[in-house]
Amino acid sequence: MDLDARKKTILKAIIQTYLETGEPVGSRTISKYTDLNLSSATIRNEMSDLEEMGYILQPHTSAGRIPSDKGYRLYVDELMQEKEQEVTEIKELMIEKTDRLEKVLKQVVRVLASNTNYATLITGPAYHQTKLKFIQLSRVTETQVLAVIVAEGNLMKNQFIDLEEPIDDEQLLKLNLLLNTQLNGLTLGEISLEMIQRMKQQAGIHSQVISQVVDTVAEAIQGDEEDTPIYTSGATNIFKYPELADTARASQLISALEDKRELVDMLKETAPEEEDGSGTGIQIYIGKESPIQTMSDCSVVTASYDLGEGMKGTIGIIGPKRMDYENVVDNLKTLKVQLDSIFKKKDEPGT
Amino acid sequence: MDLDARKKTILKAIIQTYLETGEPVGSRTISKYTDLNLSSATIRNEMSDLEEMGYILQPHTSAGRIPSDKGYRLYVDELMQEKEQEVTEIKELMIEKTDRLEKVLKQVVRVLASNTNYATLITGPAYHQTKLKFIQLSRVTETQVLAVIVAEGNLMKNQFIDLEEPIDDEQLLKLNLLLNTQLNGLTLGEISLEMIQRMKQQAGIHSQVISQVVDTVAEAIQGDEEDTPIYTSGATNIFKYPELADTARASQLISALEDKRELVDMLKETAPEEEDGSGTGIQIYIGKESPIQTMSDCSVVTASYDLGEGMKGTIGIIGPKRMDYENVVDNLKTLKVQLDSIFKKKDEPGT
DNA sequence: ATTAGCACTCTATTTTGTTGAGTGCTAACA
DNA sequence: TGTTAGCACTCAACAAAATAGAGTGCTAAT
Repeated sequence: MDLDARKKTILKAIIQTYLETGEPVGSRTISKYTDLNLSSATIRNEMSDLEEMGYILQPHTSAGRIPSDKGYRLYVDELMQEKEQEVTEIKELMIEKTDRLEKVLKQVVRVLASNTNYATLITGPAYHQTKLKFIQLSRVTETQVLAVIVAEGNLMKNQFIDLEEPIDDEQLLKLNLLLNTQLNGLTLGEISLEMIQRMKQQAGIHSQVISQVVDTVAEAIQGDEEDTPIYTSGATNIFKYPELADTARASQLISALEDKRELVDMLKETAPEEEDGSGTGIQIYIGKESPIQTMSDCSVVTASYDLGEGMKGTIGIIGPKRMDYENVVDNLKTLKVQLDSIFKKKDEPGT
Repeated sequence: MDLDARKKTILKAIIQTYLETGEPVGSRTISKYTDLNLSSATIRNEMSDLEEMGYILQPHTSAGRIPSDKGYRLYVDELMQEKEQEVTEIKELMIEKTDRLEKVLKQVVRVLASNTNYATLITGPAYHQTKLKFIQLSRVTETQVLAVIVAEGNLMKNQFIDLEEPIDDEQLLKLNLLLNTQLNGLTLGEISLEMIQRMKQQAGIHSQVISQVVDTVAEAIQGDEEDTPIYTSGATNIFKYPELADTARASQLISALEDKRELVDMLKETAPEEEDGSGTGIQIYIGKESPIQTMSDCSVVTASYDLGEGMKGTIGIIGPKRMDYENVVDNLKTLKVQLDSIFKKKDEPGT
């Protein structure tokens, strides 16, 4: 038995109907829905075949059919035709003239959540892939120094350093110079202990204080791999889909979104160079395919965006398996384009 | 009819039992529970009286009684005796050697949520009450300057400034000096437009660039009243209490916690100088007393903590009306003490 | 190959019955 | 006069039974 054109049409109709209603769909419905002009009986036969092939299944003997994971898979891979990009004026508006990456990301995640009605999350670029742009030490009090570390894309980190003995302005100046000349342009990942060691020696003539400062700065730079920032929004959209809304499941999902830790892994896994047919790093995980166990009743769509210079972040959208894939993919695509353009512009104003 | 000692004892017993079980409590239960040695019949009579007085109510004709809001009120005001402070070693451990306020707050809110099993939130101090400690402008590129603004309590704000024309080092130095001498020690609220105006004039001789910088810094300082940072944790604890866990209610509550905006108002309302009998700014809102409508099925306990110098933040705990008030109040109290001591230490290392 | 018709299945909903915790009231008791 | 035992009554919660209707699979006719 093979999957001929008619079977595909019917499968597509089943899935689309199910996406809308969330209810098992029966033969009669399809017979009206399609332009094939077939009676419900014929449809029944075909559905019976489709079920045998594993694309759909019956929740119980005398209910309609719902798509299986395999069915969804086929749908997103072959059946789903992409809508042409809608005009998305709103997004343009929301994103402009925000200065700091953080704010842009928060904005984006919010827009996505409200556009799609699914739970949404976004990560900033991983710090250790980011190039260091500039370090500034300033004295706050006699024994306290503030280190501001700025990296590509206007990422920024602050760190107070409590000194054991005071440091004078001259030393501070020298240190600033040293740090900047030595580290500028390197990615945070490239800054090794060895390098720090060398710097300490170069500066070491002066005093222990300097060594302490260098240490702290090094720590600030390196100790950051852990906390890739993640922003989430629309967690409560989950309640809009009855199949996810029972307390047990919802509780799990929401707490996963709340504490964010696990999510990092999921988003990291998004194959960064995945350039499939459609030419965009958009990845769809259906049901059990999802890397996180708690989400095996959901589908997860991820996309990576590019800030240039190897800085990449990831966007994830979490919804029921009967997610409106077309809409989501569409949204992600246009967003990607916009993000890319925003940051291209930002990074090279004149170039 | 008056509320004699025995009625109080019974009421207290009813409430305490209800706090534990969450089920309506019947006369028989109480007759065993108390040391009064009364039969269930007598208790019934008393309960009948209590109901008439409005302290308890029956969900339906032949169920046990549950406390009314009025009953809870009496309980927290009079009946509840406070446990002596438990040792809270964990907290000590968790809070030490975190440097930045932000991190401390995140930690605190997490600890509280896991200690109490309720949803928890905390605000940092309102910016405009905070004293400015130090401003530092540094050049990043030819036309981009980074302003770092540090306030009391190591609160910190960064702001990039894109200039229309380059600025030279000398100007930058002057500007730094000017900003610091003029603004140092003022609260962010005190920095008025007028003051900015004056500064612009003083500097205005030099160039428009300076004016632009001053403007941006001013904006950064002032435009911040809105985003008092709020951290939340344990939102999903809500699911632990059946009376809140039905999808509709839970969805409302969680989305309130998620977008945080409304919460600010609630916490602001916490009477800041409220020094009631117990001598601590702890406030309990039961049911409809809560300032936020969506929380009329909950109780909310708020406390304000003090960082000295007029900087205050607020902590809120949200749970079911049958919240374990004693435990919550206890937790908040010890936490207050600890927070206070941390920041006292931080602010005046030698004094 | 398609379709109409029909018997069958199974969930969801409604209806009815049953149980048990809890009450209010009365009458007896100390 | 306050307390208690006893009893009839109420009502939510649960379980069992009845009903409805959506959908299927199969067969026979087209």
